[in-house]
Amino acid sequence: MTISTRGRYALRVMAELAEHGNEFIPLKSVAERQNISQKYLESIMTGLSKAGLVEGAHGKGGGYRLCRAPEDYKVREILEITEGELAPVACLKKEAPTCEMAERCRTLPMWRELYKTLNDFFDSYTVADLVSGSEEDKGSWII
Amino acid sequence: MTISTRGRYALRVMAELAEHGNEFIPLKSVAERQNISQKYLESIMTGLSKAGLVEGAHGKGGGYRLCRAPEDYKVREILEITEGELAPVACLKKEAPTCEMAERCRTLPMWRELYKTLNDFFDSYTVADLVSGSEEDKGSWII
DNA sequence: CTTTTTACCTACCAATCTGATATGTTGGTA
DNA sequence: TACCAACATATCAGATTGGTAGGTAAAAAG
Repeated sequence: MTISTRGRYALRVMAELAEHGNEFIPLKSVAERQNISQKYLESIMTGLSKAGLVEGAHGKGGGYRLCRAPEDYKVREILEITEGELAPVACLKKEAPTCEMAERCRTLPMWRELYKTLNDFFDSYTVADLVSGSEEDKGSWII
Repeated sequence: MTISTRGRYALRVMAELAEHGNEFIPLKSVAERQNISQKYLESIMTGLSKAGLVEGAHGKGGGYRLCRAPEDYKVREILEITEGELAPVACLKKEAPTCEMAERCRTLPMWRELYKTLNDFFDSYTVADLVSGSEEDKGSWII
């Protein structure tokens, strides 16, 4: 029942790109700041680039930047690209063979409800929320 | 982001035990009805037995039965025994080393919120709900 | 045109988890 | 004594996780 590092790192990079506006940010600097393997990050960002969430630029002054405004990226979209479907049980995945016990399964209704809860949760967060959320936290002890 | 078969099977067995009241039910019959490997079920039920959720009886007429009323088993309790902690990210687990980036982590607040959402969700379901839920479903198409 | 910088591509790998199977032993019932 | 069923322990194939290694392609700077 865990989100792997792929999805977690992807969100952290997206948040960092959001903070830098329109600039291209090289992964080298992100990897150093966040203490993540650069090569591993590359494999994650390639997926986001192919999906059209970020734009990559080669050469000096290159790197990655967002294609949309931070508030237009739902966390769910990013996680689905990096982690695959967020179905909490195997039998709810699209590629799963239809279970012949589905109609008399005592737990399936609960799993469906959980799936909905998860999707709603991740739809309610955007990349902009990630950035501003932690900014608020920074100052929250000052009253 | 999935619950494994261990937790799912455990819930289905608990629901079946609940339906049979005070009787001891042998795993052989459960395994046949639910089309699950009996030996695999044994390893799952041993954990629940050690944790005091079910009572096992040897010999003919033996099997497993619940120790409490079905409405006194929260789904969360059963899942935590079979699956371990339900923390959605590794860094929220108790045994995890405290992350030195925690204070400036842009995503941690969201994960904490998700953890709470999951715990609330699984606290809101009991074994009694699993049983009665599917009973309702059975009749729901008759109006 | 060469060097540097960066994304992008392909292959591999060790460790761990998943979902079992196999082979018993212990304890209780008929 | 025969049988049944929980309980115990070892093993295992396949997938997933979290990377590493070693390159190619494109763009900018000199």
